[in-house]
Amino acid sequence: MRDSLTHAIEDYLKTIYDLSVTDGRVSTSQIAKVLDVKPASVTGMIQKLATADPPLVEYQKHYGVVLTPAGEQVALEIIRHHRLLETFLHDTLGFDWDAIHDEADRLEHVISEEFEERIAQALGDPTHDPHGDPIPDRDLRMPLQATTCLSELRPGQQARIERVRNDDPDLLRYLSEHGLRPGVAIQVLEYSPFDDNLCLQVTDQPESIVLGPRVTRQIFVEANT
Amino acid sequence: MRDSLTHAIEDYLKTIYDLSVTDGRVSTSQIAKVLDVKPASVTGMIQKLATADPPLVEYQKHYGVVLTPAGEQVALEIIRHHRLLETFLHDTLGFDWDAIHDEADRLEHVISEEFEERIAQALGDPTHDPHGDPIPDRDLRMPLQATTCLSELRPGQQARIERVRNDDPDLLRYLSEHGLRPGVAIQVLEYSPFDDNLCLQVTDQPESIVLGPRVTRQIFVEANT
DNA sequence: AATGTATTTTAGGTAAAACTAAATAATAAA
DNA sequence: TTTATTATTTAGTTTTACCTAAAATACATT
Repeated sequence: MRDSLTHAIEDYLKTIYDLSVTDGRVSTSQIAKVLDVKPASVTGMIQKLATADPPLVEYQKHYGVVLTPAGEQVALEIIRHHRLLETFLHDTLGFDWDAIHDEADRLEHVISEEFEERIAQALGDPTHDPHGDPIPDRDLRMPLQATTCLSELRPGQQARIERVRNDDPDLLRYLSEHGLRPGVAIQVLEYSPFDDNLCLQVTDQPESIVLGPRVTRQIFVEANT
Repeated sequence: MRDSLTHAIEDYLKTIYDLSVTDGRVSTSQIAKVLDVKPASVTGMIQKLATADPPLVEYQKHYGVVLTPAGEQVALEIIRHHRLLETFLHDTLGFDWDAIHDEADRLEHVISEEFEERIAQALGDPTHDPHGDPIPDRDLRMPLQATTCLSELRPGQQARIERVRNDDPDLLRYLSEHGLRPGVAIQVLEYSPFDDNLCLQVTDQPESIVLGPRVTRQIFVEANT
């Protein structure tokens, strides 16, 4: 049964999982936007997922979908594949952190459970990938994740970057060129209330950098109170 | 263009390459047997490959196909992927040698050039995979390969196993349980002319093992004259 | 020339996943 | 409440990428 799932189905489930973390019930058009297909196509796929055996989503017309336990299992399995692969590509094979997403997106659908298990062990069962995204454990439980958003910080506050929730290679390259990566300590220098820009500095580094809210809302931190 | 090739096309090209190494021009039914499809399906695919731009095979009705240089490039690229992956799975991740073929068969179609390059370097540019199959180098040139077949040896002769040209997990497990793997020194004890069985022994090991011609014809060796 | 074998053609089928266009339902505004 | 806007669904079509059965044809050999 697990093998009868197509790549497209796995991608839909993964997307629904991601969206439902923040938004609860997920709408057709949200999914359509992320997967870059027409809403009508999403409705078609959703109906397929809802009538699968076992059902992978719970679907109410006009009110979007929620994953069933079975659907969530599949989504978490794929997410575990994806994030373990990203970690492996980065830590073991030396890929840059902006190059791992696309590669993992292709590999995640074809690796066996044995492959998954062996890289997990080789990496020492990591709990987070190079972007700071949490990796579900063997039993598909999600580790706790940073909940404070960089956009909430104000001048004077210090924090450690925990997670960059974005896969755009250009943004990732830009951030790491300025030393902004998970694990790095930062402090906020200025805040512009009109555009929500933050000016910040990597602790003990001379340069400062200004980031807009579209970026700072994607970065999660552990604040030093 | 390279990306527009489907997995099926890549599998056909790989198969044609393998068959043409021993048989020159390759017939429709040979391909059908290996890929487990009907001959009619092969004709269809061959015509597609022959009319591709650039053409990937040179096709003459009723006389089978030969790869064009472009087709051979693709085949060698996939074979390089496959054999590098097998080596990586075995040497780096610790897969048993009978478990690597199926995994590599799925991965070979989706890894990037960067992935290929990085595992090649991590492995030190290997020239042969765990079965002793030659790995095309970066410029897709095939290394020399052992040419003496184990089935040609006779009692008294000694040799080193170079290659096991077979992917059946059961056979591979059977062979390695008896110590028969590439690199191992053996000597032939007996030969039965009626059934072409060979009785042989791993040098300095007590046990002996009898192998039939269907097996010994798949094993290539370097004879100690 | 006849026969058996291999190959090709034809015509058609399937499966997955996408699309368009029109209809409908839900939501927000007047 | 009526209307307008937006979102969603339905229904039917299209595309892609294969595969197959059956009939027709070509080849090789006697």
